[in-house]
Amino acid sequence: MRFHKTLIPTLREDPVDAQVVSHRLMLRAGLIRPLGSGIYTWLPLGLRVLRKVEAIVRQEMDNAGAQEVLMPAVQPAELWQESGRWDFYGKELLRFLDRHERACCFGPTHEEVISDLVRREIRSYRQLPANFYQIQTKFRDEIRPRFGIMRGREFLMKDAYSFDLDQAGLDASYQAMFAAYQRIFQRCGLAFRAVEADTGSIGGASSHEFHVLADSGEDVIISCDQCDYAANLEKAVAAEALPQEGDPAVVMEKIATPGQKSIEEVARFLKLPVQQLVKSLLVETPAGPVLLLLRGDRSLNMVKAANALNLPQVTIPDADRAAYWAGVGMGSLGPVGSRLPVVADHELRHLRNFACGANEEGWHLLNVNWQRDLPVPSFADLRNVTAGEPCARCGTGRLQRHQGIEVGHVFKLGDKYSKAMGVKVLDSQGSEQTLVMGCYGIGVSRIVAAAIEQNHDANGIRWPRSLAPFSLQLILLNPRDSGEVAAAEELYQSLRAAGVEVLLDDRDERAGVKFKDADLLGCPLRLLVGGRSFKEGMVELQSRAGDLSQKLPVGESLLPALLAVIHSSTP
RNA sequence: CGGGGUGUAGCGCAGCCUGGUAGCGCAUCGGCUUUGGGAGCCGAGAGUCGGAGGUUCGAAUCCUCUCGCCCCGACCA
Repeated sequence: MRFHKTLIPTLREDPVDAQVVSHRLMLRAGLIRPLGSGIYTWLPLGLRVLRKVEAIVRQEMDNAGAQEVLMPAVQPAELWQESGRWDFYGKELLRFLDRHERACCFGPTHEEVISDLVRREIRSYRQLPANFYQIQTKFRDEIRPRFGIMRGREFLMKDAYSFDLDQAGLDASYQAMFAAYQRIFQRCGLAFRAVEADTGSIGGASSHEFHVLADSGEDVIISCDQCDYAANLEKAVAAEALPQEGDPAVVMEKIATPGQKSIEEVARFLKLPVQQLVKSLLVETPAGPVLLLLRGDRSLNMVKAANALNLPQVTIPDADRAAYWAGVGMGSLGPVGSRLPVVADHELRHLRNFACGANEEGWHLLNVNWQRDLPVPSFADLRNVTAGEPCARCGTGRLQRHQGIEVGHVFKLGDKYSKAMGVKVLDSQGSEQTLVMGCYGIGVSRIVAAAIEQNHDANGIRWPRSLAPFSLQLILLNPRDSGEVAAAEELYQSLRAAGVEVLLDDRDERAGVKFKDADLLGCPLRLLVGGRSFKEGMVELQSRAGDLSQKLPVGESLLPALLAVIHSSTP
């Protein structure tokens, strides 16, 4: 491709709105341009990268035995009403009416459509197992789109759906996808980690997320430094707290804590370690308010709270609402004498002589103990684990905390959709069986951003070979020098004929501009034709990574020498 | 959805407080000189000042409403 004939609008300055590296570089390198909040046009260079990711995904899916289809982006409401998701799915679902005033949505996912297809077309167990996938534009009306392509509203996704007769079949389909995903992310040159994930309100047996490790990642993942345990924050379990020894229970005492609101203030005031305080959090649920208890230094995980209460979601009310429910300001909220249902974190089971709010403005209780001073509540996993805690799985390792970008998710759906929508076949006995489903997503466009987050330096992008828009950027230093032009043209043609993807920078720009842009665009190799070295009969080959810089003589041996480097395995 | 910020030429910004009809840098176009890490000089084009309404002789500037974009927020007792 010729630079001067291609729209590659590089920016010298950083776009002010872009917060993360990938967003900045995608704009600066001319890969994308914004159209509205969370929606982008892919320009020629960006599209090439997107297609690279697509191709890798497609190959590995095909190799894993999945069949590619393409489903409609626009879906009728009836299907969603049938699965029950029309009312359940929130505002993320973009809904609209067609000219006949029939309700539609722009598909954020395709369980309903594929289930409808399979129930119509697959009748016999002999047609199973089956796995259908598509690579398609999805739209989710995110609360807050941000970070450019990373969390856009419109994005390119690969979604796959497996259908099996029984659980064992699903397990096998799931494993096949899991393995395919590992190959896909490896081929994309990404450092990633598969983690156990919360299955949330959808239920189901197991689920793994694939995260690209990056500081800018929006998700927190927890892993053990000894064993292979890894989970996202919503799922990560803490090791059980040991029973507290000693301190024979002393009498509960009520103490004035005027003006002390936060846990830290109260702890300081009472001269107690924060760990000896119990914080009481009021959450709102469809079934009414619930009081959640955590150790003073812990933080609540909302997903865990929702799971513990067996609800799709819980919300934290604002101060006024909370005070209304509790009958007391938030700083003095506590479980003793509370009429609200109480759920405490596992960790509090063995806590003795703790302090908590007295349910009376400006008062706290000291030396509180379960059973003696208040009923033993139900216990559940409510809190976020923290780095450095012992691993619950192996017991010897310590938990580590990383930031991750979720690029893939595999999920055993079970019969949630197949049951609701009647996806059944006849088994070998001739009786009807409801199929069990799995679903498997990959954020194709997000991978492009994630790859940049992991592969860049101060000067720009450093594409992994497999994703680079071009393997080589050929810089023609002076397009007015006929000798240089002839040499560059010949190289351009012969490299292309040899199957190398080349971007020929034939712009009439100064050398500095071309060098800067080459760094920014980040193709793995740069070949310079012109200037001093050309006068000596040489061209210069450099790697973007900086580990290669050599002069090669122009002539018969040049092309083979170039091809050798291009095809070598060094990244 | 709440809170904050911001909207002036393609991009980055100044001007607004204190009303008098728009400017700077980069980019673009033309010319000359330059030519190995984002060149210099000269000249040119380009802006409904996000939109609507109001105040005023006069509004980018003051007031009201509205829209877009960006950031923070369900973290906490």
